Amino acid sequence: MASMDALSESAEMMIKNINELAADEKRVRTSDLAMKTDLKPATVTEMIQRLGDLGLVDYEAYHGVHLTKQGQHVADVIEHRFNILERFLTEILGVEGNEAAEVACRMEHVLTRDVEHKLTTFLGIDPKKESELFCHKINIEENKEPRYLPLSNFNEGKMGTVKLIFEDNELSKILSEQGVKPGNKIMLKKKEDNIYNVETEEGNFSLDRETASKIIIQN
Amino acid sequence: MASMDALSESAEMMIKNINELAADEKRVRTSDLAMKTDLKPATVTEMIQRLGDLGLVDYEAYHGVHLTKQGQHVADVIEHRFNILERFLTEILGVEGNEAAEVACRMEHVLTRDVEHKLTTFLGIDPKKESELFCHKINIEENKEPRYLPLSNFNEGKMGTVKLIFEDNELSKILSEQGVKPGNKIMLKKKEDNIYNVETEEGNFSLDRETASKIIIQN
DNA sequence: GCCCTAATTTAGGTAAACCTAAAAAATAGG
DNA sequence: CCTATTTTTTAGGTTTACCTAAATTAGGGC
Repeated sequence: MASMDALSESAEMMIKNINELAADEKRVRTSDLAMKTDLKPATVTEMIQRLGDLGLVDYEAYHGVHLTKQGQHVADVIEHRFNILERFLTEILGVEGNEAAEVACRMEHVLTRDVEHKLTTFLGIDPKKESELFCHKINIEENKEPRYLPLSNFNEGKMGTVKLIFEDNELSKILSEQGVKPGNKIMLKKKEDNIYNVETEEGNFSLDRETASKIIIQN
Repeated sequence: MASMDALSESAEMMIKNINELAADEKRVRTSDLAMKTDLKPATVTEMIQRLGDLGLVDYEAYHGVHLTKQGQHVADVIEHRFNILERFLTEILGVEGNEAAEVACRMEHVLTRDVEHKLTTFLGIDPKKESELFCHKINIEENKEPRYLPLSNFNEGKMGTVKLIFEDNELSKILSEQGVKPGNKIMLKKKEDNIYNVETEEGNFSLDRETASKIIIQN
């Protein structure tokens, strides 16, 4: 029986990997898990035995494992948390793919349900829909609805459309003259030392981080 | 000598706690650390001995520890990461204080420098300034500049000012008639089942998550 | 200055997460 | 169907992070 207390990161990772290797009803083999996790087969055996005791996998010596209902639930939760974290890191913060995946893979184990839900909502996803089984991968591909980001969080080389500028003081008039106005395309050429080099229809110019954070771009 | 590889979560937590207990030049005592960390004194001794071997603390048997330059640097990084994570969780996602602190305390150990910087920028803080020593606590108190959030990420009971509404189709006209227009105050009364109950000058009404995510509020 | 107590450390134990090497079981080929 | 090879497990080791109980040290009171 699985107890109530939280699983360790390693245990959760093992479940995640079992899930990822599980194709059609077949049991996942120790050697494949060892390969995928970069652990020695002996270590894998030991860990899946423990998961078996917790009721999270159905383990039969010499014949591999598969997730139980309980284990599958854990795998689904983790997969979903990974997906939203990865999306947040890449789409909102602009972290590069590989690093985003690595960090998401560490963070997925420390999210609470509440944080998970709030982050999901923040990403503009309906938590209800998203938590349905097998929706994860589909969403990653399909959910390409436009995102609104402050220019200060844009990535170098990316282009987007100015959607709005907070506060219409003198500054926004100047920006407007430079082509930074709602509806216009803008491209962030370089971001260095808090100086943002952008290209608009009117030409190239630079602005500071503070100003960049007030300009909302749709990508 | 401290090696290059990452410290364990426990090691980082111990350094964090030493730092938090360190007042005026005094060494931090084992018993105080045991108290704060909820560990037994023997465990604390063992851990600070290891940290001593790594060159992160200056440990003298029976006379407590204090952070070395290296250890202080680790403490500063962790403190900063905690602060920005906590701010992100509370101010952007709307996670409640206690839970936010707990989750931030777990996440602080898995952030990379890049993610840390990007998150700092996202929060509208100048990474340069923020990373200066001792700025952390000051910023938490001082940096009360207004935040712009989609209504869908607002917390129940909170009030803010509508700053803008994406897409000016028929919907925004209807919203406008209901008092949801830039400049107006709005209060999120209840958030349940993807239905957002809000109160405006014009009265109370409800909207769905999708719509709520298009309304940007300044708190 | 010595003793007593409180704080601290040492000694020794456990569980998890890894390892290697050796043993056992499954499978594949002839 | 039997053996050789591959896969898997068992046995036993290490490190980290915890524990308890026993030994040691520091410091205050007299």
